[in-house]
Amino acid sequence: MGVTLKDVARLAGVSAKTVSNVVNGCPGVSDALRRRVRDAIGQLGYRPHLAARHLRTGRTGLLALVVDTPHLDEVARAILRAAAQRGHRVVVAPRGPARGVTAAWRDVPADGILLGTNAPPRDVLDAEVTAGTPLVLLGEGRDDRCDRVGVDMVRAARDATAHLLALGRRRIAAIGADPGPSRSRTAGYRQALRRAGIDAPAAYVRATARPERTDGYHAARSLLAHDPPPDAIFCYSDPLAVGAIRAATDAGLRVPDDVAVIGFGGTEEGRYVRPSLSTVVPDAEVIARAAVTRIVARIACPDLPPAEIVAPHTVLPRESAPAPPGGSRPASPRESAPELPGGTVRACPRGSVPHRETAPHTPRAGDGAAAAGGPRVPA
Amino acid sequence: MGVTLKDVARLAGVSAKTVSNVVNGCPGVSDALRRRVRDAIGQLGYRPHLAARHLRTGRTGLLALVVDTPHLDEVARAILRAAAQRGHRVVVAPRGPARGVTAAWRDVPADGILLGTNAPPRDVLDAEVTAGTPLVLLGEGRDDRCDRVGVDMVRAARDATAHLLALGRRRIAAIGADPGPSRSRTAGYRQALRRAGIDAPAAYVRATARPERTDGYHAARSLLAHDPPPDAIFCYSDPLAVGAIRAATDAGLRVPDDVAVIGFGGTEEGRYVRPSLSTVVPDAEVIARAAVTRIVARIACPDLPPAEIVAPHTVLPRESAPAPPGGSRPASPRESAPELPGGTVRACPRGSVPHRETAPHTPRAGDGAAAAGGPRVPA
DNA sequence: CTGAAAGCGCTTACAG
DNA sequence: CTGAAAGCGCTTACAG
Repeated sequence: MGVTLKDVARLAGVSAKTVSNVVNGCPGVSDALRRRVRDAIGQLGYRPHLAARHLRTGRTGLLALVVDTPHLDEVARAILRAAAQRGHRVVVAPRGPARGVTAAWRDVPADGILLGTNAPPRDVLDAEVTAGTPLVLLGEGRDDRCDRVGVDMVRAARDATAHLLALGRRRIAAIGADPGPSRSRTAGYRQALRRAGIDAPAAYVRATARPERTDGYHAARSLLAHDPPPDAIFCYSDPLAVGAIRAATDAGLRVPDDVAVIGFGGTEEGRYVRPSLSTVVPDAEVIARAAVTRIVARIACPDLPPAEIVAPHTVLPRESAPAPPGGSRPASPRESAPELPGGTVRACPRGSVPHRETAPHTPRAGDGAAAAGGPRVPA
Repeated sequence: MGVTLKDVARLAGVSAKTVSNVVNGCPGVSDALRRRVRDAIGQLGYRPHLAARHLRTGRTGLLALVVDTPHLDEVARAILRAAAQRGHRVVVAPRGPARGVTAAWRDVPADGILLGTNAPPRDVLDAEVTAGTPLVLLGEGRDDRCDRVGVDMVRAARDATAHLLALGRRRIAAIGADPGPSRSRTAGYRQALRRAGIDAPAAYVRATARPERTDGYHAARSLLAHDPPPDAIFCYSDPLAVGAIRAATDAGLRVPDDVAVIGFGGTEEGRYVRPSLSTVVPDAEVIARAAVTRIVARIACPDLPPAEIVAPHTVLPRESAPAPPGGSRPASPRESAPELPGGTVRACPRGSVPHRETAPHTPRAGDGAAAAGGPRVPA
């Protein structure tokens, strides 16, 4: 407590500037001096005072991550890994109370925010945008003025629903959080049904207050008491689906025979429930890499035109909604990614029209294994 | 970006000091002035620059929470709630790489750290202690120089094992993370067996690299191939137990008939797996309240002698290790709390001998329901 | 390649 | 009850 740059400078017999240069790895310091300064730093146990640096430069060197919705849990984990790997420090900002979402993260000192909340309220977003906060959206929310990295939610929901249709289900229900935030998933769900010539009763779409297990449990219980009961349920998050499975089996129904269930998020938990959970898997690694790259670029270059980066997703059939009999044919990353011209994030391009890009899907060893894992071998 | 206290002062026609007083709610400002200042703040959209305040006062106003081990997941959630409720801002610091744990949180600006990691490495702890970082330990780790808030781990493990014994099990195995970090749980497990006159083979105690589902899966699989196979498994975290259940059922065994399983942590997830998971439930609310109170006190008053605050725990029987036939008799909070003189945390007492206290267990409405919930009604 | 000085936006003794 | 001044620990033009 209390060793300052000045102390180091005095001990090393140099000026503060030189110490600063050494600490920040700036060129223009002779090797001899550099060593002397390093020694002094080690000897005194000097650590730079982050707040002072922040006050001076306006930069904290921290990224804030806000994840509000369980379908992004795996994405959040991947972001933490990706950032650590590239030497970016991240703090996780707790989400605030429903409305005052802002409060929670406004006060964490960070250079930019990765916002994994569905439906950031309009006014909150406005405040951040006008304040000039570098912001990358991860959830459903979309805004012309902001970057977004994530899967094509409409298409992902359509694929999930199509998977249930391919199993021969016709009475397909949907359980999700508030209608507002989940708009695009509901749109995808409806698209798939429409294409199949099916008209779902209004009662088949259930909003829940939160996207948690208990909400899924209760929504499913009520849904299964409907006449006629659904023979399949698409849940907008894995926890919702876990609750739905429990509700169905508690009601004496067989999953998937009586009612198939599919979730959204690709969480580990789904592998272990019984029956194991079929789910839509966003490519968390791709999202994480793109999101970190993007927020860093945005911080460095605030005038970058807002971009939307679309990551691939996969439908992962497990026990609760297995691959259709005619041969397993889950949407591959290739198929599920929108057919748009690819591209990479360029630094500070001219122009300011929001553009849309497809994230490059760099396959890694283990990718397939991770996605394909059936219930039998939780690797 | 850029509205400073000075701007507010100028607009309101007062000095910086007065604005500062108003912002910080200090007395000694007339109501008229206070209003004028408030108006100016609103008009300009002024928000104090946290780094400047930090630099000046040495306080960030933030608490850091580090949770490294899933048996504290519910505790972490409760801490976030408790802190928010009392107006303390918390940031969650990501855990660093195994050894350099420090790195991850040293750089998040916080006034104190709630450290929910088992076995904080000695040198890391030494560094924090000598740096004078206010620190409250939540996990197994214990240190004469630090506060700790948590359940009596030895006793909790003993209770879990005793529960399996009460079911008539004799070949009881244990699955946990590294032996070091989990020392006291292993001690409790052994105590219970010894008291029952049982000698478990060394192979019945399995260390795992991490406390996650997949680790539990593999450890259990190998354990169940042992001759003779265990008829019960105590897992040091709920995810380990979820993995163990899946391994057992995948191997064609019935849980609990062939092998009973009990976890540790009382996570929600355990309610939804099938069979639902019996588990040791730390009283997360008590721990959360005590931990927040303690870290705040410690920050305000660094010379407080270190205290250990012991919170109650309960054994929650569910399907994977049901209540013993002779009538459900899980350890009650009263029974499971150590028989030590109660006490409350006093502010800055004299003396410096580490003392031990029992946290007051203030029963709240819904407490019973939350703890007793069987699998049928995930509230 | 290195040094001395100014200033980031607050708070806090110190005067009035 | 309010104001003017100093300083927290850095970095960054600006000189040498």
